[in-house]
Amino acid sequence: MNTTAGKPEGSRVIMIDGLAISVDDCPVRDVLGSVGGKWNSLMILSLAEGPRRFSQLRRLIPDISQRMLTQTLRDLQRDGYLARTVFPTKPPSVEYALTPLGRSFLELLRSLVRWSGEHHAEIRAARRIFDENGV
Amino acid sequence: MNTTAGKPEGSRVIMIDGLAISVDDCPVRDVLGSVGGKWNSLMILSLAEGPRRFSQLRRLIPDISQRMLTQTLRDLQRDGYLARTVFPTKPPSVEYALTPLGRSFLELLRSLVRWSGEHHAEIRAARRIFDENGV
DNA sequence: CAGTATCCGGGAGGATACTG
DNA sequence: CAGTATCCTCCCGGATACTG
Repeated sequence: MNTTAGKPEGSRVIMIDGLAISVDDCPVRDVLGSVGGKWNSLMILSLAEGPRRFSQLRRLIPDISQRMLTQTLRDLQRDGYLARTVFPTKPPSVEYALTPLGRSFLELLRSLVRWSGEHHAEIRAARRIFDENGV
Repeated sequence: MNTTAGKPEGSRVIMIDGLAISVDDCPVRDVLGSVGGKWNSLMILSLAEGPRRFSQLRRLIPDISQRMLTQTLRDLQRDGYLARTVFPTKPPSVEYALTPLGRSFLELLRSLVRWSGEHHAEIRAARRIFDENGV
């Protein structure tokens, strides 16, 4: 994030909107990593209705590559949003499910989805006007 | 995200969590662009308490480069989150302020900030456990 | 003061092939 | 079925220098 090559690193903090925000170790940045990635949010939404297996998720999200499907699942599992369960059948099947943390985050995500739907037209309009007047 | 510069693109839609999500023209993706960018969210939070001028913002967010400060402001202005007002003094001064849309989005952002604070420890813990057991 | 203009490295993410 | 392993491309964002 920042090289700060040579600094003692005394946990620099800036005040924004009445909030102490750490530049070096920011909770919001951590969460934004999960909301900002291309597939993370969609993945959590895809598990909203219940556990799904790898190939089910692949069909649910046709545009994702195996590589990104695997990586997204691993990242979300790592941060505790979802749990991975292996059933030792043959061939093996693996199930992914939201954890309590993931379900809690899902609420936030639904607010975001709702807000997006309500204001998308407004955003598109602003963009159009800006682009017309701009160049 | 998508140029839309030539394809008929019959608006492919997938159903997730009871929601119709367009792959080609997704409201959530548009908003996630603003929440996901490295500086966008922080910029909106920085304008929460009132209008700020360019150099004020630079001091508020010491780690940002001029380039990214300019670009972040332009992107957010383009999408209608903030308004830019030029005062023809000399040297000129420029003021940035949240629009109603920006203030509406700010509420969402504050939920995100609150949630992040409340669950950061949990996330860090999950991460630690995963990394230990992993390799 | 409030920006452009360039150059550049690193990482996110896509495509493809292979495996237990 | 549920993944690894590679390779490659694009573009985000940092550094630096210049300007009205």
